[in-house]
Amino acid sequence: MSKPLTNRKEVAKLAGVSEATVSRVLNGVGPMKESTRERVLDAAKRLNYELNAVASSFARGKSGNLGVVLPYVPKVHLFSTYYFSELLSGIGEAVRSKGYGLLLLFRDPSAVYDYASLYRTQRVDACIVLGTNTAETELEGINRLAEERLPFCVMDQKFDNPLVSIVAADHEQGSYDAVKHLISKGCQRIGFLNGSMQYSNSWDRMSGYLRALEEAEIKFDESIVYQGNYSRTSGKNAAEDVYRDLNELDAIFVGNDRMAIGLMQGLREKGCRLPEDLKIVSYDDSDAASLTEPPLTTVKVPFFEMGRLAAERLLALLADKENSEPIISEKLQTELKVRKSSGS
Amino acid sequence: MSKPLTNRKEVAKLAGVSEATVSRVLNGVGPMKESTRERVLDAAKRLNYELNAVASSFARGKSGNLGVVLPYVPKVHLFSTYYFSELLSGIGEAVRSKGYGLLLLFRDPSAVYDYASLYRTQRVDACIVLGTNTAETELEGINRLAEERLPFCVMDQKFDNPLVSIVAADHEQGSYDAVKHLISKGCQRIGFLNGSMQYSNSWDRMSGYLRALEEAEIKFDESIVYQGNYSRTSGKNAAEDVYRDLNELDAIFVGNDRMAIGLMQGLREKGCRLPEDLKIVSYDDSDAASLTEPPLTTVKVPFFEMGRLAAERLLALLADKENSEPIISEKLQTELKVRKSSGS
DNA sequence: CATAATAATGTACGCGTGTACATTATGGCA
DNA sequence: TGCCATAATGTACACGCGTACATTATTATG
Repeated sequence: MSKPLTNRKEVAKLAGVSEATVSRVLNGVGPMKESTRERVLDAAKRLNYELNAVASSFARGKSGNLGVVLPYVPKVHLFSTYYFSELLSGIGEAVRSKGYGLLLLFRDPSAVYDYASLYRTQRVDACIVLGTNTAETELEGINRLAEERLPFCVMDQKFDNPLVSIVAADHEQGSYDAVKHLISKGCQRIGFLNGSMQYSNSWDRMSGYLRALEEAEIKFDESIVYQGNYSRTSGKNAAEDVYRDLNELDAIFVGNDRMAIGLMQGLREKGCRLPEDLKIVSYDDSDAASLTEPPLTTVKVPFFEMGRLAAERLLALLADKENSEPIISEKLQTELKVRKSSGS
Repeated sequence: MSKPLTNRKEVAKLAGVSEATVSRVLNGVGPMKESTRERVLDAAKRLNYELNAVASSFARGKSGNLGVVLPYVPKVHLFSTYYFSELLSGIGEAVRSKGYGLLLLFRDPSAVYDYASLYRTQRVDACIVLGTNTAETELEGINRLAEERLPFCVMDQKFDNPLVSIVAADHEQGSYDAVKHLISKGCQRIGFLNGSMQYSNSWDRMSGYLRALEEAEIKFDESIVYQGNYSRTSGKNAAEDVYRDLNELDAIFVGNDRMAIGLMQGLREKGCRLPEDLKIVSYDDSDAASLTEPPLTTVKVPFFEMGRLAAERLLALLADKENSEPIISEKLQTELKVRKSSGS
């Protein structure tokens, strides 16, 4: 009873037309008499008929799905981040408005993922790849995909390959803004707690940090650059080193909110007063950023917009292969949200 | 070039067998000679052949997808991302291991959603419905679905209809545990900041709260029950009333972490010391719960497990329609995580 | 009114797979 | 050897739809 209750043939019979006409009416293809149109739609409604999406996909040779590929690590619930939620919502928005399906795909980050197979098996018509890094296995998967000229887009991660489509945020500029803000507050000794260098945007953050320092003629000091991995725990661990260097530091720029939150916890446990003892600016403007005490000054990243843009561009490309630029390359601007953690 | 490069016919030709044999080898159906099997697999590999998922779905009359239906409100992020993230990860786990696809579907909460259409159009074989409430439009959609005996499961929400499959957490017990914990800490005057009563689990929380009071022979006092809507803002707003009643209160039980965080912010702004002035226990054990100052004592809900369980049960039902109980009804236990906000 | 152009509809087939049924190969046993 | 059960494979078709092409109705044009 969950089977399609009826099919095109029945509708055609009831409406007194051929199956082709039914198909044309339902897809709005070709010229047709208004009266026929109405008769067909009426018959369809009476029979409670709807197009079988699978059969339609099959006939068209397209799945009608946009794939979203996520790294999946059993224990680490990667979804549990602001980042993925926002991106997915943005993608969902675009997909919904274009009548596509949104297929969620989980990838094992430790193996070379056979993206091309998704297309070969016709599970997706295009896909968006989230959470890539620069590990060898990831690079290889993406490069293969690019070489086959399949429609896809990488999110917020640089690739050297000019065939790789990318939608990203300008983290160099975002980081520059963040550090410049601290400088404008009179800070001279500005530390940097960065995330894993396996992500290209960690390098971008470093570039922005360096540019701001240089512009203010502040000498770069490697000894106040700390290494985390974007997790809260790594932030908390860094508190040890940061606390040790505390009288060397006016402020610290942190690569994301989660590390900043961990860092703040760690520092407070050691008796630090924030922002009096150390001004902090972090990155992402996640939900948690305004919940901390003090609230975090942080760089807002338009994740939702990025998701939406990537999806829209891909779907446009599918709809009009001829007139669309096959390589997507967009860089969105970030915005500094000033709160109390930077001493404002 | 992104089209399936080859098809079954080519493989059959290369292997020197019929198409049916190729199909049988690929699906592992029926008895076959090992040598033939190898020849076919070898030919498939040489031709870089993979089964066309759409064609296969079509022939089987199944989409091979599990749908996950989410409420979608563009600007407002109604539910904590934690909730959805965990659930989705759990569902993803199950889906992945069974070779199904995970189709994300967005529903307009203000309209009656035509769930049945998802099946009629064969977009999904089963679905999981997240974030329902007891509004008329929601009830109607779900009840229709149930009447048609379609395979689906509602997440963490009660329905009167015995045909509705549900996987939920035991919020009555969870709330009871939370309040009892406060009582064991010597609290007698325990307030309750609850979320919207349009969600059945808000009623469950109330029941648990009442049971714990009753058991301790504490008289229920309506004047210290406050109404929020699960948002942080509503928690902050409630701070006004709670502060006013502060010397009436030893503690307060809060319906979720987000409201608790808002409440704490509000109270602190008024100069409250926590947990000295007011002990707090909240609900969800989201990421943010351990980030607050003081960290929240809160009820952990096994969202990941709930998602996985719902998906597994549904897929089992699809795989073996005969021997599976068609109505899923599971209630998972919660766990109290004791932290400093309750004065521990 | 004749003819051509165009609108409107019908006919027929392909898309790639799963599978019921038919057919042939194989092996065991008397 | 002959016979039969079963293994192994082949043949043939359905699945529901999109669409190229063929056909018929309608309108425009001279």
